[in-house]
Amino acid sequence: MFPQSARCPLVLRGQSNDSATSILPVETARLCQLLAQAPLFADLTDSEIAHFIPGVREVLAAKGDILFHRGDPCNGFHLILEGQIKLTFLSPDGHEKVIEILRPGQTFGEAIMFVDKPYMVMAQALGDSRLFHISQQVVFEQMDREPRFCRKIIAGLSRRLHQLIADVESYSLRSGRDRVIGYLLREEERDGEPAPAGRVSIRLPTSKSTIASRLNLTQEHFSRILHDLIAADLIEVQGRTINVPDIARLRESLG
Amino acid sequence: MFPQSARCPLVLRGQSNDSATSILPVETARLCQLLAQAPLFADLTDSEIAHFIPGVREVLAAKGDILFHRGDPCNGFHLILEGQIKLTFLSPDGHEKVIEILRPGQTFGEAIMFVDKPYMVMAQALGDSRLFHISQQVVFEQMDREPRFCRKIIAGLSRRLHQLIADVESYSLRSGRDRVIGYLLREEERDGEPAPAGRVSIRLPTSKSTIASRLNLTQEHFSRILHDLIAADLIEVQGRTINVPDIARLRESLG
DNA sequence: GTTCCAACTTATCCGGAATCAAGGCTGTCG
DNA sequence: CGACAGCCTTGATTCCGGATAAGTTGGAAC
Repeated sequence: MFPQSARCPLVLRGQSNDSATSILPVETARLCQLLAQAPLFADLTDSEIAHFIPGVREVLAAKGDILFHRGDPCNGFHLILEGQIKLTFLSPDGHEKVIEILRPGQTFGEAIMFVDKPYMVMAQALGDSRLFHISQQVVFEQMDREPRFCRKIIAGLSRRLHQLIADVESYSLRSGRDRVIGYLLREEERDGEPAPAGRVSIRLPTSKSTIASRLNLTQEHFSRILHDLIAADLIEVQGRTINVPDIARLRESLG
Repeated sequence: MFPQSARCPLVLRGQSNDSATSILPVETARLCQLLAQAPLFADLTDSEIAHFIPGVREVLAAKGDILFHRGDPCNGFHLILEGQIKLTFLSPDGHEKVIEILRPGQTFGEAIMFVDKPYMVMAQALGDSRLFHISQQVVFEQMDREPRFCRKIIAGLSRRLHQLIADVESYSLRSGRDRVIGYLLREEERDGEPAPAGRVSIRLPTSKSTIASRLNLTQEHFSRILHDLIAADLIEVQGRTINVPDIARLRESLG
């Protein structure tokens, strides 16, 4: 978990307590650069982004670390710099359901920050991760100061709502097989432009059991579906790498 | 369908075409009053609300009328004044899934308006309904002018996101029975303060088959669950009215 | 190499919910 | 009053996917 060799250029690290700490001026430019990577901050000027810095805290999480539990109070949101985070809830009888697998550049926890309620989900690091926590306070201040930032937030929330509705759609009226195919296609489109046809290779971001849960499947069922797809010559599986001989054919095989 | 006796005090009515039309000054106060009912406009002053009026169009929909289909372009959002609207999607093989049953005071279509994509869902009137359509243009203008309105929008989107996540949770890890019980409890809390215990009566807002779909159940399965609950002495059913002898006991019977 | 452990696969069994198919109620409209 | 239409219920059957329980693989540690 985070070997000493980890490059970690920031003054703030592993501050597991709650007090937001200010950052040395020399770091400002670097921080702005990091923040600007997130879609939420894209298009804002450096001086606008600089306003957030007093509310930014770096968070390091080793694989398996839990950032927050369901029921914890929320006083800001997170931005992922490195690593992966999963958002899950626990059923009354102990089973867990992954609702999102998040990667660098993505943010989470904004919505709940605005409704001022405790977290409904748990956030856990899937691998060693580095993130920023941006305090509610600076967000609210900046919202009052800069309408463009409000627009960004609204756009982000709307997009997420949109995706979530698409999820509900696929959970309710697509088969397990179609959900898997849909996931593979989205995964392929994520990095770079979508290939129109031909052979592509997809690397799963995390364990199959986690992805299975994300797709509302058991790991067993996911495994069976993958093997069905192999039998249909639609994919080849080598560990976490999925090779697709013909992505166009995979696309057509959707319900 | 809208008998002639329907009270309909507005100059604009039944304008099924697309051009937004302005409204006579004398109507302004009444319009503001109607708009102010919606949570989205609550706390805004009359003069602030008045800015929306040029973009407001009244829409009348008879039972069964479709307000928009999936794929239609979106150029504003709707506010329900009277009646009920259901939001659904259609599966590739013709089945429909209700994602929301909306009632007076509620708005829909904002999120998709901000992402600037066509509707993903279909909106259909469950009964004769009256609504306002508020154009994208005046919303954007007002957002630039009034940060408090942005906050309202953000609050509304966040709340909806929150509810949707709760839906995903219940679809994925609650049984059909628990979803029905949860629905009844929410329905009871909706009108007035929740009764702590004792006998309450709940009126279903629409047909059982529609509610079944909203809960991701077939109507047959929904019917069976209701009869299970009757057998367990948790409820009594008379048409669309559900009597609960002891709401506290119903609450406890949740997983 | 060997050991160990987690992740994955495979097989079998089981159950909740969907589907298919009648049949009953209720209201409404000739 | 009768008949039709919607809506709901009920029963029989099927099936998808979950539960459980062994195996198997592969990688990391020693």
